[in-house]
Amino acid sequence: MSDLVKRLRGRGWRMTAQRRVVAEVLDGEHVHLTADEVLARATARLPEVSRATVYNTLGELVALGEVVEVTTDGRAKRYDPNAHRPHQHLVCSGCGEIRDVHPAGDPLAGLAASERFGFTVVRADVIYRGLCPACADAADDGADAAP
Amino acid sequence: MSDLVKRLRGRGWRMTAQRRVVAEVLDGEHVHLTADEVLARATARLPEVSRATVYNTLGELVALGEVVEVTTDGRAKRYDPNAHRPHQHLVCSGCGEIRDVHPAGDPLAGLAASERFGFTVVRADVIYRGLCPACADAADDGADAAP
DNA sequence: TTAGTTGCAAAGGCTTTGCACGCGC
DNA sequence: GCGCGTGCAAAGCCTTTGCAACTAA
Repeated sequence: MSDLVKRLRGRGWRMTAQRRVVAEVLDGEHVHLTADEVLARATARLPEVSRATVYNTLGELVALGEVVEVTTDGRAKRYDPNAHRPHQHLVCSGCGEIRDVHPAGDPLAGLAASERFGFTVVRADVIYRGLCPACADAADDGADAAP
Repeated sequence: MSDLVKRLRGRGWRMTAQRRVVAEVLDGEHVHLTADEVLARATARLPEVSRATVYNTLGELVALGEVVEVTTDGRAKRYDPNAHRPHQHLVCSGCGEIRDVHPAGDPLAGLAASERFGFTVVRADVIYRGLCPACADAADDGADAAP
């Protein structure tokens, strides 16, 4: 049984086959699935999983702080199970691939008090954008071949 | 005529009444309207503006680099006309208010080469999260009164 | 037992699209 | 006049909701 399932059980979560499968699908580093992808993988293991249950379960995992919602574009939200080690995201502008990254220093440090407009600032979410090696190569090839 | 309209004209943009109104609605600091809000304000000035045209025009302004798309939650995208001075965003978790902020230092500096996974990193989008003064006060009142 | 979960299908919010008409250049 | 831009309405994607049947504890 995964650590996550253990922790949820310990918190009095009513454990069902569907919830277990959703929780198990969300496991590992650099995992950033959309609700639809979670549904697909969950259904592969257990056909009796509905879309609504996936959304319900994801919403609860987020509320419990076990999973983090990530929005890297205007499209579907992605769900990141690596919630217990603070990290940021590096996104490829070409293919959309996402990696977890751990920048040095406190991300809040750069924001001077005069730039806080009286806000109580508690967190900074950073999305680094660029091209992954594969997309950078493709862009170079395109630059050599096309013109 | 606004600077923006001048610049667009200079780039050979076919200027129509609708596009002018959309461009004029998007003007100023700390402006972060949704497509719907742009439509509402545009319609107030010129009734003959359709939703589709607002989306078309916003998309073109983004492609031209005159406006930046901002997604602060899973909801509607917001459009930020302040594209020519690099900045980040400070978002109130209570009411959703957004301020433009200018952190010190290069936001890419914190990401070591070993954390880049071979990516060519070109930009960092930061969303600082916290409570605005009004929402912080409301939260304090609630803490004093409720329990 | 019994309150919490599930599945289904329908509705909801936001955005895009297809096509005929209209207008800037 | 030509071709791009517009409006309308319908469709699309992602997500939420209502309710009866089901099941973990």
